[in-house]
Amino acid sequence: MMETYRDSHDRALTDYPRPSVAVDTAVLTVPPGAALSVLLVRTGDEWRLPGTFLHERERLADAVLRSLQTKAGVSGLSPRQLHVFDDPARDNRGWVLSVAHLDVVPWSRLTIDESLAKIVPVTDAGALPYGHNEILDQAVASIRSSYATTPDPAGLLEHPFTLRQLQQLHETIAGEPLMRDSFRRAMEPQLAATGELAAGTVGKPARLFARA
Amino acid sequence: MMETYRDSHDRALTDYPRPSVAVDTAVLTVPPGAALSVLLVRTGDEWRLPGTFLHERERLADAVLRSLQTKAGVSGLSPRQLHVFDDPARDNRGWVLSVAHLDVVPWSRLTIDESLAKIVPVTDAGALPYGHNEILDQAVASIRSSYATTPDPAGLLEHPFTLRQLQQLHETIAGEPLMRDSFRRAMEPQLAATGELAAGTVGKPARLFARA
DNA sequence: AGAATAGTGTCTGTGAGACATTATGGT
DNA sequence: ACCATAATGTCTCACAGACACTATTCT
Repeated sequence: MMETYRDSHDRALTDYPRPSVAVDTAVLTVPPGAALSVLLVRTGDEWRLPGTFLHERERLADAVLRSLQTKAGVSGLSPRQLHVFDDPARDNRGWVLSVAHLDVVPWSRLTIDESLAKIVPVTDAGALPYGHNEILDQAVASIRSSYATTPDPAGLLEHPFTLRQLQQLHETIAGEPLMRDSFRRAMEPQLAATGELAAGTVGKPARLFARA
Repeated sequence: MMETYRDSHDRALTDYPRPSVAVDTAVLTVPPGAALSVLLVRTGDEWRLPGTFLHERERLADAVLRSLQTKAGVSGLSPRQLHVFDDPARDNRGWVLSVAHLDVVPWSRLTIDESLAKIVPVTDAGALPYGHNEILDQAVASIRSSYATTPDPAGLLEHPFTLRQLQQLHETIAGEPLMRDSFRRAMEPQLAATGELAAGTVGKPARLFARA
């Protein structure tokens, strides 16, 4: 058993005031044929990003995954930190720091509990409490910048996939059409052709790729 | 006086375990004629980034400024959050989350207490405790990316300044020479010419600029 | 055959990089 | 007079954007 640390005033760290620490997460996904969307959970009559308080000695990323599982029935993947919200008046329950996170999850892994949660296009999220709109904006900016130069870094597509499928995904995330030629030139060197061709599609069959 | 919040188990937030929260800051500056440098403070026989524990209801940025003032006699400017370090075994004094920050401070504002602190080139920082090398790497990456497209965003130069002075500053921060033509083309549209000329220099006097 | 899509070839304007030339002060 | 630097002009190459054309499959 480790000795409790004492400072020069013979006090332990726990003798000083400490904040509660929470995590709040923007879970982004792309439903088939739909726009870039975010997971919201209900508390009372209010919709918000899922979050929870940090348990003792728990890692932030683990708290995020736990909150997604218990608050929305969702198995998350790899949360990324965005920002710490530290306004002492932000939460009327007390002094709470919130570490905002982003998690990008393939639609196929999202089997949400519809009594607890819903998935809406990020443009339709409306006004969220606790500065969650700011988190959402940062999350969207973050996923857009990561998709600008790299083919599907979050693995939203099952592979193999065609260049067209990849481009449509990137356009959904960017929220605007992309140029076919430029997209191809930027992405193809970063992909590995499987040698297979897509079947059952209209037109000339496209080559299938996987992330390199 | 506000009523203390009670959850469904009739417990206050303070009835649950909470971490101590610290801030650690990479203070970057450019001494005259020297390389991009970082402020280190001594604790015992060890050099580390300055940091402190968060006081009750204190903002993170305020804790950063307070720690710079008291631990190094430095008046900081505008700290930016980088990352939260949350490894529960990171600090042997107990369960401590550390929010890493970056602050870029002009050399002229750094009147450090030399018995407490020193300023060394970032390449000479050596091995730092508590994952502080990782903070330093992120801080350097952050200032480099902010200086890549914008003229002296942190205001390290007194203005007015010449394009040459600006380029030398950017080269110091980038850690590599920049191309004169490209630099000029990128920066000049973002600057406001004062109409004055530099005096007392060798060669044709340069125009003086201020940030637009 | 025709529609639809994939894949390839090629033209052009823009801008980065490079270099040359002129301007203007100090030594 | 000479040197050092600023400021400006211009050439070239690479590449983004654009468009045309061919290839291949399904209906």
